[in-house]
Amino acid sequence: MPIRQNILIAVDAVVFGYMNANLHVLLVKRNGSTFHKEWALVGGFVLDDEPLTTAVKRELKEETGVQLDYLEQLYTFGDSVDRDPRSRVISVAYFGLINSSKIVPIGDTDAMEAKWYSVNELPDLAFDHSDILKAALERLRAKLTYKPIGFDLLPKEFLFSDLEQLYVTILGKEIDRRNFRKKIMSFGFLEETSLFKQKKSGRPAKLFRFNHLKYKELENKGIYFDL
Amino acid sequence: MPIRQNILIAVDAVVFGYMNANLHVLLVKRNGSTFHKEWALVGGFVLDDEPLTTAVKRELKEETGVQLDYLEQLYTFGDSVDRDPRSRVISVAYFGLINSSKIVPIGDTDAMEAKWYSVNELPDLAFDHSDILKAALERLRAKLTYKPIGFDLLPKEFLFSDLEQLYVTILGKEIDRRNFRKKIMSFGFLEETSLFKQKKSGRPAKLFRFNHLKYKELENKGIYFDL
DNA sequence: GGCATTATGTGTATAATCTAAACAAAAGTA
DNA sequence: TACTTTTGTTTAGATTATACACATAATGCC
Repeated sequence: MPIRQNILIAVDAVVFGYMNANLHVLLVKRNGSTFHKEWALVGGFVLDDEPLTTAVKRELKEETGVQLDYLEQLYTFGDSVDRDPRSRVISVAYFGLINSSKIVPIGDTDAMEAKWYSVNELPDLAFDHSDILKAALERLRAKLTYKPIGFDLLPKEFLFSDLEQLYVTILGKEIDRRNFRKKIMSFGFLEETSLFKQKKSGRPAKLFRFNHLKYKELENKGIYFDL
Repeated sequence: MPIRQNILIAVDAVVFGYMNANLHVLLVKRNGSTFHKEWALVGGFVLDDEPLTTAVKRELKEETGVQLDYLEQLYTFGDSVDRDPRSRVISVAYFGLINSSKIVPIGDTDAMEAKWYSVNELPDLAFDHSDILKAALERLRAKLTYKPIGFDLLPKEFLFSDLEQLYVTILGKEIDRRNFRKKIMSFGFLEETSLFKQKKSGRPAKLFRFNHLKYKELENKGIYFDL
């Protein structure tokens, strides 16, 4: 194969976490020649003998220590030839979710310089990372309405009001609690636990759990909850 | 940037065409060292200063002369490190559709050695191209139920029965003609022409046309036809 | 020309689902 | 005890999906 290419391949990850009733993204502060000290998505170059998903997970571990609950390929950014000022770099972007109980808020004093940013208060991002983030947000919103992906953002056990709040926050729509509950329950992949959680005031609420097995069964048929 | 990578980047295109009431894919016969004389998807290596979509279109033009009516990125295949036996190659796969009136059946005696194959009678494919094709088929089927993508496979003017047959063929399900028609018409992006088409026998049928403008209006609201 | 054949084109009744909307229950607090 | 807060449930009406059969307009054959 006489082909010689001068193109580099990188991976980038948009990792969403849900905390304080708000959607957050994991960002790292760059420490290199270009975009020095600017915020960027987690990512880096792929090793010669490394599968793409392995590269993403490695970068995440190296730069933030975060372990994902959900990961899927998002889109490959390679139409702009100069998205990296140093050289032609094609980036395979990934989309990740992390269970809110596993989120350890990382201070920006941390040596790693990784931080969770609310999607409402984002800093300027290096490269074309705000485009990538935008695509990821669109994917998250779309997916939320036809796959029960929200459960990957919540802890194992959660209140119905948490789930509802998550949908309201991410989709930015009001939801009728009664109809929402009816619809979600009708799918049958949510199960009640015998546990209760008491807030400062108000009636104590049941904790619910997501039933992955039940979901797998339903997946073939396809589910739709268009909220 | 001290990075040195030994990874090549290619693009591949799965191009679907609809003819003789059957879904077809565009394949080319390889003429190289590996997989010599085997059938494969249209594709090749990306040039250093070439956007990815430009690369796809260039390869399509060079290898088959075909011009697409629809093109979108499908998925990037880069988890298998040895999908190409010669070297590590990451392939950004695209998904294309072509208007059936533009399909010129290409004989396999052609110098180019390009050919339309029915998806029901596929030859063995080089590399992991059958995986790519499988992913493209899934995408087509999924997309057919929530975007009016089928119109990109038909000529400008077509019979309702053509559209119906296309859905039946691609989704592999029976459709109630009355309900199908009612549903499609309710979206309002199909318009009657004053033209008729007479087959060998039977009542002459109206020709319909797809109204892209009307569709654009609807796109924001989102359409769903789950058949 | 009339009759059989073939494909197009249309309506309606029933079931299922979605939407909207209000009040009771279980806790804490004053 | 009554006031506040949050959870939890039901029902009626509107909309949408499903199931299903017959009239129409042409051709071909006798």
